[in-house]
Amino acid sequence: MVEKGKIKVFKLSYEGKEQILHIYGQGHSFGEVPVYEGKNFPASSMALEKSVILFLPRDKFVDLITQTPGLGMNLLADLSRRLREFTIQIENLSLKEVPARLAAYIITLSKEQQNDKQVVLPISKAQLSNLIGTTPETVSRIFKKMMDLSYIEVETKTILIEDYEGLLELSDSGNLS
Amino acid sequence: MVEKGKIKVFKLSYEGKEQILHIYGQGHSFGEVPVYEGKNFPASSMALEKSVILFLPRDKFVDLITQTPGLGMNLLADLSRRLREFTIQIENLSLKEVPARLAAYIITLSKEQQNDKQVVLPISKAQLSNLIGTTPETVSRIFKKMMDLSYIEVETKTILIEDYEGLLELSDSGNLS
DNA sequence: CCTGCAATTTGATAAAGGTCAAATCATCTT
DNA sequence: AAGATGATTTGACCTTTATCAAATTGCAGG
Repeated sequence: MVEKGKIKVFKLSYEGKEQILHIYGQGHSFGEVPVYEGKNFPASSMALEKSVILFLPRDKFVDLITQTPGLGMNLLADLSRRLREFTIQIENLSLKEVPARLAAYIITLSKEQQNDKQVVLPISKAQLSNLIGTTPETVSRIFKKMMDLSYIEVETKTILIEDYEGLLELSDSGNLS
Repeated sequence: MVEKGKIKVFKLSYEGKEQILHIYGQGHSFGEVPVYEGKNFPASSMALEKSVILFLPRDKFVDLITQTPGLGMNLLADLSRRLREFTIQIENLSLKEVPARLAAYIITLSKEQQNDKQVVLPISKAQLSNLIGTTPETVSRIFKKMMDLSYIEVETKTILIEDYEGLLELSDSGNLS
């Protein structure tokens, strides 16, 4: 469980390319899969900044689950949420092009930060490219194109949203002419 | 729960392209996410052949979970398995090229069918292309290349495996020269 | 066994995005 | 504030895979 900081969970390819599965922040727990399944971790993880993590030992945790009637249902709901998120990530990677994925990410940030006028990138652009399954060069080029077409304005870590509706449409139909 | 037949769970893109998330056969259950989470289905599903499906009503199911101590843990393990599978699918889509994904699929079939000499495709090549995130044309071309390089021999639905080790390597490093 | 329809394959072409190298920019240290 | 270091951007080029059209093959029903 993340007490403080930011953790990425990711996979590496044979050539060393990285795909981030999820980034966990304060209050989030992660790494339960091997606890429930009794097998190894399906992915790697690394702190993106100085962080404090709490560790719960497996046996105590399993005892707690089997003895607390309502708990299981809550944990099932939690895992289901992640399953749903992975479903969306598969959809994004397979059915959307990079501009649509980038637009979708900006919209997600906008919802998280509850601000449809501007968002602040919580991670570097290099990490962002690993998250949406592309390269820093491509992210850079598509940000530029989005600026040319007046969807957004990018100033280092801050993105001004100039056309929220446009981004929304882009995240779906994905056509950056 | 699939009593008989074969069900695909999939997502459709804006343009109508399909990505299959999973194919469920006899004895598998699916569609639990909305039961646990209390929300809508994250994907669509369709029978690939004439099938018989059992439906368990949500409230009875939830009662059963909260009243049966050991059950929750088993269901958590089951969901964890799917989370792990999605993890692999994300890895495949993002970090591997089509030849590697196709090789990985053949190896999966080989393990499922417990036969490292030959496998039988359980679905059409068109569905296969939707499963590994590509097109029928590309599947056809890569099968051909794999035959040229003596990895396999393809006869309609049957694939003879001529170089299992080679396929294994290909599924990892992905280099079909 | 033949016919017709759907699935698959093949060929030609194009588009998206990756790679590599170099230039520029941001930020942290002193 | 100046340097140094790492992150980002830009340019040129290349690879992979998609797309579209046409040919071929496989197969179910008559």
